[in-house]
Amino acid sequence: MAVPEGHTIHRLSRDLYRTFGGSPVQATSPQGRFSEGAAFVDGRPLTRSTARGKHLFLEFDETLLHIHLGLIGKFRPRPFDVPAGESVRLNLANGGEDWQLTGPQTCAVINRAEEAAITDKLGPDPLARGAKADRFVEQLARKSAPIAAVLLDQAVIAGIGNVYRAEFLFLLGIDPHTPAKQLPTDQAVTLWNLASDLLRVGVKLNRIVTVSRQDAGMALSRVANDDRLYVYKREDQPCRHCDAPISIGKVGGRSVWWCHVCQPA
DNA sequence: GCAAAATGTCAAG
DNA sequence: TTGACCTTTTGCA
Repeated sequence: MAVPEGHTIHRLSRDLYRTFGGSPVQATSPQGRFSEGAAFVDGRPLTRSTARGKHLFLEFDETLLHIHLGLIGKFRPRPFDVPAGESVRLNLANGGEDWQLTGPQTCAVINRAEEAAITDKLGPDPLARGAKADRFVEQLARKSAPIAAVLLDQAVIAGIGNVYRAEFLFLLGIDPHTPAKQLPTDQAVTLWNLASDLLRVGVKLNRIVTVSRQDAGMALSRVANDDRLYVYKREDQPCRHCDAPISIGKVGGRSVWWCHVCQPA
């Protein structure tokens, strides 16, 4: 359910710093697959936590933990009544709260140079402070691949995943198969701004909600999970704007959903 | 009880 | 383009 796109990682970065920032952290690997790395940072204070796209960096002075949750990874507080299980790759504790990392695609000790190598490959992150549309717009103009495929390319825009891509394209009335370079510049800018706005909503609510306040008919924080999106995984349900059935197809090797009426070819 | 799927990414064919 | 990886949750016998 709560599998991560960029909003998840930024929220996690914030929550982890609020919990552990500034004080020594006890790090262990109950699963055993990260024992060395955990021992390396154990007892050191967490000095900073940053998110870039879907990558999380926990800084212990010049030593960093690089974490990428991948498709199924989770990093969450341990329920107070449940002991650390065998699947916990990394457990962080401060004597009060425990946070547990399971199923990550990446969990590794790295240095600054390695961090730079990772972030250099990423496109602009709409959640970064002061991020601008320029580089994103330039890249779109050069890509003939379908816009839905380009939106998943982390070198073009960092942090977008399969839910957001489908929802953005619905909100802008763009068919997912449209070649990226065919988007007018002003529409590309609008797409960037929409990403920026909706990812921020995602960070705040800690889940993806793309419906408008108007369509929801209530505060976004109270919208039911079944009602928070327009098209993602809603095939054969009526479009919330025009009642046409939602279509499903594959673009860039992943399923994509759209309304053929609201998003004409 | 087991298979399948899941919001991701990379490497091999 | 496909398979592999990692784990949890869901749905079907």
